[in-house]
Amino acid sequence: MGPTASGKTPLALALAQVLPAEIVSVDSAQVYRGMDVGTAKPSLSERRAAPHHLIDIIDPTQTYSAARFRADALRLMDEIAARGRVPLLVGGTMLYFKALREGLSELPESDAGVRTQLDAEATARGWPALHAELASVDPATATRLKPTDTQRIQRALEVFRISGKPMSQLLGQAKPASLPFRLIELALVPSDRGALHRRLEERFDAMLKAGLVEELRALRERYALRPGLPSMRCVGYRQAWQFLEGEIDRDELRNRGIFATRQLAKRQLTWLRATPGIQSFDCLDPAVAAKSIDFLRRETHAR
RNA sequence: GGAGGGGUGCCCGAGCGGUUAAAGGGGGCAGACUGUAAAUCUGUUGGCCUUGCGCCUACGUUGGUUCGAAUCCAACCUCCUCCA
Repeated sequence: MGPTASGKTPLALALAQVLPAEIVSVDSAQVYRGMDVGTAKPSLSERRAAPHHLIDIIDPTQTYSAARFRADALRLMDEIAARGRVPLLVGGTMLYFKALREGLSELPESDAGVRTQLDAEATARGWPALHAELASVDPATATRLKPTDTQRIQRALEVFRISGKPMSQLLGQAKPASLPFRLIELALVPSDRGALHRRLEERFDAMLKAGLVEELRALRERYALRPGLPSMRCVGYRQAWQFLEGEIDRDELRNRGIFATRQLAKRQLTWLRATPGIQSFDCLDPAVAAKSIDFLRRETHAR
C-alpha cells in the first residue's frame, strides 16, 4: 500500500523477483482499459515480468466497485494460492483494502436507473430535500451525513429504494466471513512530504509529455464518455477533460492536475495513519526494497 | 512627456473611517469514509502564550489627518492601460 507516486510498482516488481508472487492490482483507476498514461499503469514489459491481475478489466464507460474488487480479489487469491504462488496485492485504493480486510455488509449493489432518478430529483428539488427525505426513512444515516454530502445521501436513498430497508439497519448486521488468508500489510510512506510533492509534480509533467491529453482525446472518440463517469473523474482525466472543453488552459491543467494528485496522496496517507497493524517503510529510502524483502521474509517464516 | 487605474494574508481577490487578523475562492494542513473511493464530505489556516471579549506583527514605503485608518491626505517606489 502507499500513496500515489510512492514507488509501489517498482517495489512490487522487485518483490516478484524474489518471491513466487502474482500481483493483484488494488487500484480503482487502473481497471480501465485505455487509461494508461494518467493512471501510471505498469508497462506491458513490466507486466510481463510478473503476472498482473485486475488491470484493464473494464471500459471507461463502465463502473467498478469495492464489492466487485473484493469478490475478484478473493477469487484471484484462491487461484494464485492453488498454483502454489503468493498473491501480492499492490495499490493505493485504501477502501478496497479495507473491503478485503474487513468485508462488506450485505447491501444492494448500485443501480444506474435509481441513480439517474435520484440525480433528476436532486436537480429538481435540491439535495437538502433529499437529505430530508432520507431523514424520514433512515434517521440514523441522515444524522450521520451532512446535507452537503450528496454522494452518500444518494447511496443511502438508493439502498433504501432498492431494498426497502434503511442502510443503517443493513450496516448493523454482521459482515460475512472473514478473510481466509493471512495479510501481511506493508506501506510505503514518505518521510518527507515535500519530497513526495516534488515527485508528484515531475510525474504529472511526464504524463502530460507522454500524451495524457491525447490519450483522453482518443478515448473520447472511441467511447461515449461523459464527465460524470467515475473513469472521467479520475485525477488527471478530469482536468484534461476541462482542458479539452476549453474551460481551462494548459497551465491551469498542469496546476489543477498537480493539486488533485497531492490531495489524493494526502487522503491515502490519512487512511494509512488511521489503519492499525501496517508496517511502514520510507519510500524515499534507497534501501526500501531490501528492507521490504527482509520484512516479508521474516513475516512469511514467522508462521 | 500627458491622462487614468492598481499595489491586501502562501496565491487570487473583496473591503473603502470603528463591530477587520481582514469576505470569498485557490493552495496547504488535519480528519471522515461499507457496491461512485484517483470519489465524496468536514474542520482548520499570521505569530506568541499565563488560551484571554489576551499580547504582538500585518493591507507597497514614509509621513500626516483623526479619539480611531487597509480604508482619508501628501510624497515616494512600483505595475498596468490609454494619449503623445
